Amino acid sequence: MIHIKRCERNCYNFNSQIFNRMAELTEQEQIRRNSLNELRNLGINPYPAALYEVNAKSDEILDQFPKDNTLFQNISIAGRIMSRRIMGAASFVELQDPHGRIQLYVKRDEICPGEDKTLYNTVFKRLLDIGDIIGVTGYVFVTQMGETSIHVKSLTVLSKSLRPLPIVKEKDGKVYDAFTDPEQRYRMRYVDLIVNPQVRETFVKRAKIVNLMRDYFNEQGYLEVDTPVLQSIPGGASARPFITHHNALNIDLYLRIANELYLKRLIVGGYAGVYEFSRNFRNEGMDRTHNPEFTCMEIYVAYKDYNWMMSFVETMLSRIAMALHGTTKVSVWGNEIDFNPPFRRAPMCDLIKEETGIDVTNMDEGQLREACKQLGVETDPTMGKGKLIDAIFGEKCEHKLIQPTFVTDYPIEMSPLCKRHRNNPNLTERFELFVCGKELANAYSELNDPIDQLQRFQEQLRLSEKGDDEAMFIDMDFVRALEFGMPPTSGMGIGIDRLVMMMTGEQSIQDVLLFPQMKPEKKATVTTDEEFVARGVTSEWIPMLRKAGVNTITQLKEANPNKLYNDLNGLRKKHKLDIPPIQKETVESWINN
RNA sequence: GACUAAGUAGCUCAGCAGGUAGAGCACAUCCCUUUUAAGGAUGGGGUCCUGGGUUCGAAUCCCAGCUUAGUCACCA
Repeated sequence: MIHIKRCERNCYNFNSQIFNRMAELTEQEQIRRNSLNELRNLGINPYPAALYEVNAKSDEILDQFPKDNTLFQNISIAGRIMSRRIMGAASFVELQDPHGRIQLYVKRDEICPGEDKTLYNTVFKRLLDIGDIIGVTGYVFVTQMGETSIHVKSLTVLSKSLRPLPIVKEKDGKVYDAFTDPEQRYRMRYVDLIVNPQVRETFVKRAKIVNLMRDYFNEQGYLEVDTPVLQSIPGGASARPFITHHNALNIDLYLRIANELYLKRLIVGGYAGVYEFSRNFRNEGMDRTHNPEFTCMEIYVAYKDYNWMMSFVETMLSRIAMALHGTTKVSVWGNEIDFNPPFRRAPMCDLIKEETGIDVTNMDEGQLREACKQLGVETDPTMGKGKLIDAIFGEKCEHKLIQPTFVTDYPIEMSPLCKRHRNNPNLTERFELFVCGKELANAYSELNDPIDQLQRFQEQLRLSEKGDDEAMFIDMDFVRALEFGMPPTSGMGIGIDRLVMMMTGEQSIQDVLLFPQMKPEKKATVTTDEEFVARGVTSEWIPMLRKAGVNTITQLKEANPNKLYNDLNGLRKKHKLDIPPIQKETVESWINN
């Protein structure tokens, strides 16, 4: 109930802000609203209900017409006006449809064949703006300047835009006045998508990557599944979860940090392979590579081990690179990365030895602390053996793994869900794939020994009691599932956001998420007109009051009556208001009411 | 969480030995009836992020806060 009430209140506040927007419209917004009204007065619906038949795409016209100029002689196309060059009786418009941009040639006597030239002179030239959405019919031709264009025979208003767009211009591949402010781009992604075509392209690539993976898994008969996002035990990873509350059950639930334990239950259930594109939530820091909600693809395949999984991943990644770029070589953050299999495979301890000269393979916790000290790696008392080794690896090795590298055979303390190594009980059959110094994928030969699993969970509990607040919870139902018997299985998780970053060369996770998490937009607390009226303010003065910087009752109470009286009459003059000047006594009565 | 930088017109940005707020694009009106980021002329548009302080006077200097970005810390 508490949550719902709070929501309703926020919505209410938000709405009262919208009601007040009229008072704060910029000149350009007001002009567009006036145009909107004029359109209606001319009998033109600026937001018509009927569908608009489209039978051509800008990119196809530009591609095919130069080869065969008998095509596209009776087309219908719709999109957004991105620029206009009006030259008296003829004009040129850049129209942006979902596939690109194409120039329109609009001639007065063509769209207004009769005496009445209103559609051209008034509607097109004066009442339409950059950003408006229109549909046109006509035929394709090439202008004197050699540009493939559409000769417009009819024009229909499909949607009037009330806010001016950022104007981005381009000449010979050079972009002028680009819309670049990250805050505005992420908060108003719709604007970003309108004016920055490369942004639209990034998300097309993202979808392509996901589809390629899905096809790859389905080809082999693995099943796509959905598992719970709301979990009473947040398992499958080491991370701090978000907590939420279920009212009917009256229990706290966690948003999932991983879906691993559920997918393995399904392998127990008998599927050959299962996978899920899983939105995970982790209550941790945010930076260029971390968003609180992010997407992981996890896949589990029965009767396989981690060696098989390495080959499986290699093939998948090289296929994605080929499909996107036509080559396995991809430029990522200044490096040329080659996803051509096989990738290098190296045990973690070998890599540490390679970089530091120290062999940590059989060290105990004390020796590891000493090694960390020697190497200048910071430690704290809560760290166990696994975390100490991980600290050394993270500090000394990770950033050097530029070309795709499978780091294998992690210490057992770091991997409580992973099967012991077949040749060394202190290690696990785990690999992580590093590309460009970043972890991209993580995989195991899954632990299917229920007794060992319970002991590992209990070890996590000890770490937790020692102060490690990310140690895993014990999931007894998962142990019970293993007790029924899980086939030998290999599982792999891959960060989709990071994969998309690498495959598109984007530097920030915010550029591969349509709506990255931001702090809520600051909303000015604005008093409603009604509240001002209740205080005695006459409605015609309310906009002026706001212009004078008085937006709340509190501000009004604290205002200097002399200053406000002067300001208001100054504004009256400035805006040539047709109302009598305000009296000082009136202003005082508002303030002291 | 710490440090650094930024926040000025719808957009991109100037302005800062403190003295009436600027440009380009966009917008409006007019001219021209015409092709390439922009033909010409004129004009309107600002809570210089917010709140304090110093000062006769602050967009500019100082302090605090908000938002964003970057680096680090934490974290996969």
